[in-house]
Amino acid sequence: MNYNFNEIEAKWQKYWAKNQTFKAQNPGSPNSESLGAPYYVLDMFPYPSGAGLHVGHPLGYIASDIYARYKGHKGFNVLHPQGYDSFGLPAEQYAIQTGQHPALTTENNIKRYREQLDKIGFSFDWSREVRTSNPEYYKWTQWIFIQLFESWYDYDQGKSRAISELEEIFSAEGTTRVKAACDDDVEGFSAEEWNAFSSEEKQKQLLKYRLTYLAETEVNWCPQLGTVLANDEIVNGVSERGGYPVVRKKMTQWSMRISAFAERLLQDLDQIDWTESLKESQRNWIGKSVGAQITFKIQNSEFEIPVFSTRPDTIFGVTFMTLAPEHELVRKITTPEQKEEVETYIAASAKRSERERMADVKSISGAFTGAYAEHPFTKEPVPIWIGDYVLAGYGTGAVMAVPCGDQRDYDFAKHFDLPITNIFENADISEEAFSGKEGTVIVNSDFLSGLEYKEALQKVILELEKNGNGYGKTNYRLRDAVFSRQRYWGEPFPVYYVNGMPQMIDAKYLPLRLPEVEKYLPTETGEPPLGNSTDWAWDTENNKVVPNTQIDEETIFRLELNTMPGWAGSSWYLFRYMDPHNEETFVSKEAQEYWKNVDLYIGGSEHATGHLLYSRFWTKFLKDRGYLNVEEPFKKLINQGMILGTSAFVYRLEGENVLLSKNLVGNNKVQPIHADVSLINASDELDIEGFKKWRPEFKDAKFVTEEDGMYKVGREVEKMSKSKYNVVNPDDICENYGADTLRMYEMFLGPLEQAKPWNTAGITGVHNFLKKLWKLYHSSPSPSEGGEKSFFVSEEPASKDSMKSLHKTIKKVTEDIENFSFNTSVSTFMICVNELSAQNCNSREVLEPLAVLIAPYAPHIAEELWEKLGHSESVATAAYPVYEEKYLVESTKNYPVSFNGKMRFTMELSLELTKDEIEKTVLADERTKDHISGKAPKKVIVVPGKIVNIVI
RNA sequence: GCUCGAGUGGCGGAAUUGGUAGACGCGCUGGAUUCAAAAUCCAGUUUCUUCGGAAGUGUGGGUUCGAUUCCCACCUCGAGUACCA
Repeated sequence: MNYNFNEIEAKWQKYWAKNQTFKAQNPGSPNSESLGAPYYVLDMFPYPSGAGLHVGHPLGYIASDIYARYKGHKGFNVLHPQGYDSFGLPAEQYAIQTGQHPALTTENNIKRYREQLDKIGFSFDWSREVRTSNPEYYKWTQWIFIQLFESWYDYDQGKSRAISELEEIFSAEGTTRVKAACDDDVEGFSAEEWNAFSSEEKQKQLLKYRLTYLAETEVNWCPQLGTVLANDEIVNGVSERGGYPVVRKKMTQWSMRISAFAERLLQDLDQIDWTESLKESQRNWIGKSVGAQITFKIQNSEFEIPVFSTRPDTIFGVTFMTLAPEHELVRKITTPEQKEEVETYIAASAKRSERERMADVKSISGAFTGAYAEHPFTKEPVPIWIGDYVLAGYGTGAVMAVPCGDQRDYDFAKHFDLPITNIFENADISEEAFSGKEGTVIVNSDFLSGLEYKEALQKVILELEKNGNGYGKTNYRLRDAVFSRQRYWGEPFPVYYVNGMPQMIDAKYLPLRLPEVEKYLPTETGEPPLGNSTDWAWDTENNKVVPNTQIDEETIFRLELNTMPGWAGSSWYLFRYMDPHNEETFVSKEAQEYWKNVDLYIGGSEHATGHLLYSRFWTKFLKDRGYLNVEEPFKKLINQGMILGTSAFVYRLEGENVLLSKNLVGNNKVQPIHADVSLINASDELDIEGFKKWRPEFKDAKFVTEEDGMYKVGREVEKMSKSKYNVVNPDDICENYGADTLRMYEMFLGPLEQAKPWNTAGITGVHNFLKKLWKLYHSSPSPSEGGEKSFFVSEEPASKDSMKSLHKTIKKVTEDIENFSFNTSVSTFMICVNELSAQNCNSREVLEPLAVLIAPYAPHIAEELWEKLGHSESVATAAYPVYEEKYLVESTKNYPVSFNGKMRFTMELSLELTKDEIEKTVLADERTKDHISGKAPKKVIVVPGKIVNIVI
């Protein structure tokens, strides 16, 4: 019997599906009496794209699957679900091009994904599958949105609270005492004023406090995509998807008040087991800086300019101020003489795109406004400049310039010949600014002179607060997240408008289903695609969607036309898996309190400042409002590295239809052209006929081959992608080598977290290993039987060596799994199987535990062997083998014996000897005497079990 | 610029409370088996070598009997981030 992996794998995949082997039990469900401790392993769910899976996609799923199966063997009640992040741009763009409904495309893509995933033999509990685009799912996304709308953030209590409580506070004491997260432009009011407000005015005020709010904000508008983007969706000034330019534009948008959670999001990073680099990304993104807000009065004017500085201690070094060109006060304070220059500068910098501004950080530009501010302490005039090195979006959009202490201010001062005052003791500022902090003594600074940095910092804030010119302040870079998208294929907002004020649809009428539209493009008037729907009005009497023609602004109102962004559904999906079919609530209290949160989360690091931050935010919010009892969604997080493709290139001689083999390129001017990797053999030789067929434009091309007649391609490691023709499909690997080989090989490629290129050639090593494993359980054919091997496991006890091989392997593999070093455990299995075959081991005592041990990695072959071993239950129910120390202890060990640290010979010594006995034995040895030639050694170092070193 | 990570054979990569560097796999070389091939099995494979050995984990120093591992300086590569006041 040979190792027929195709047959075996199909058989067991069917078995798992039929028997629901990996269905996780919630407490209270039938058969849940004897559940082990809960353990939740989650993968970042995929967006089902049209291209299907390539071998890079399952890498993380395989790792999590190994861990989940391992935990199952260890007796845990494992939750290991999978689903789809099925709202998204590509399906919509496909719809725009073809008119095909995104729901249909998505459905087809999911089907294809599922087929591919099933072939790899994952232990997913598919009964809990979620899809973010299902109304039964997005009903709860809409529900959470409503909860956010009905909440505000109380800085005093450090948590979100119901908006009704804020109304009570307002009506009792106005805004006098409450410390709430709110818009920048709020004005305080007294209880009397509040109570006198019309209900519309009250709504308007409350909107400034809600955790999701409607506001006209400057947003990142992407004209090509026809939508706004969140900051994390922009990479290098262009859209992450498509790479289109992004411009700033003012629009009325829904926003999420994530900034209220900045401090908690930052602090709680210390509680979770994520990689340091990922936490660091989030810290940078949150961008906390501690300093002071200082107000500068403008001379001869009623205006004031607040600035934020992390170095208020350098206030006596201020020699000018700089405002962002977009700053709202610029036009108001500019003197008539400077007007023209300033206007020219504003126009010029507005024309420069964000991208140019970033690319061109070296050149210094600016203009003088002609106005002067008053120094808060010296009352000296401070000239006010504008310059685009100051960003409108950060802090107050204005800085107090301290050229002696800040390089940018320094460069600006030098360029425009502005004065530079030195306020640091013993600092040389003739070439560049001095940025030292700790231990720096401030001089030339009135009441701060002679103080060290820290003392000066405290003192100046105290003084500022005393004379009312400023106060200590912490600034965060984290902006509120824009939550509206001008797209079709997303969750509709459960919102309608009465007199321009947003109203929530009562949660009991959810879901608000996505309407049908004729076209998926924006309307002619520039409204989002939902504006094309004729059925998009809300009847508040009958609580249902009705045609637009019925809008009367009395009982029937227009619905919100925007949809939610991609991260809405993915911010809470981990909780839905706990209780996926609940129609009463997004997750029942019992289910959530049982599973708590994700124990192990595996996915790519590209979500560092998007999904991973937003889901932390929503989790904290839902906890505050009493819907969850955990503060963080993901306890431990591992980022799997990308599997890269190895692209192949042919080289076309420029301007000619001639293709040069790689080693003949030399100094010729050539144009590299991607060749499909399926046309290349293991020694980089191109199948020329195949290539001609694939790219007919080269059917008459001349292929210049090398001396041996081969046309060799060039190789380069790139991201695996269809457009680079370097995609390897896991289906093909499963077909040719089996899923177990694919699983083990993906792990064997290298450390999980590292990016690594795929190389199909190396897969035979792992495949051979599985064949050898198979052979261990099968007797060699005796000549009389005519060759067919048959299953054979002896009931005799195993040899001592075999027991040692097994237990060594159990120990190492278990440690490897716990450390997520899956690559080395594959090596360990290989060594084990090599040793056992050398020992002719065929004893059940060894082969039975070995089958369980390997089951997480190669589940199909393990199931087959387990069945042959006589078990009727799945191997997944078997207990994980435990190693016994007694098989691992050695009685003797080879000690390296070194002289002055240089190894001379090895000596076999009993491990039971004491240090002194070892020393005596070694010194008595003839070889030792040769080396020390009669002299007494100065020192003898014995490390038990390891080394003997003699210093002569 | 800043932050984080990494530099080990022809290649992917093992080994870190400091203790025989190069496990395991690929590739390559030789052999067995075969009419032949595939498959399988065995042996070898860091470099140099006068066959005794010697050198060797990016470079240069340091600590140590002993350093891939710890410390200092530098170089290179990768990832992230960026006029953040």
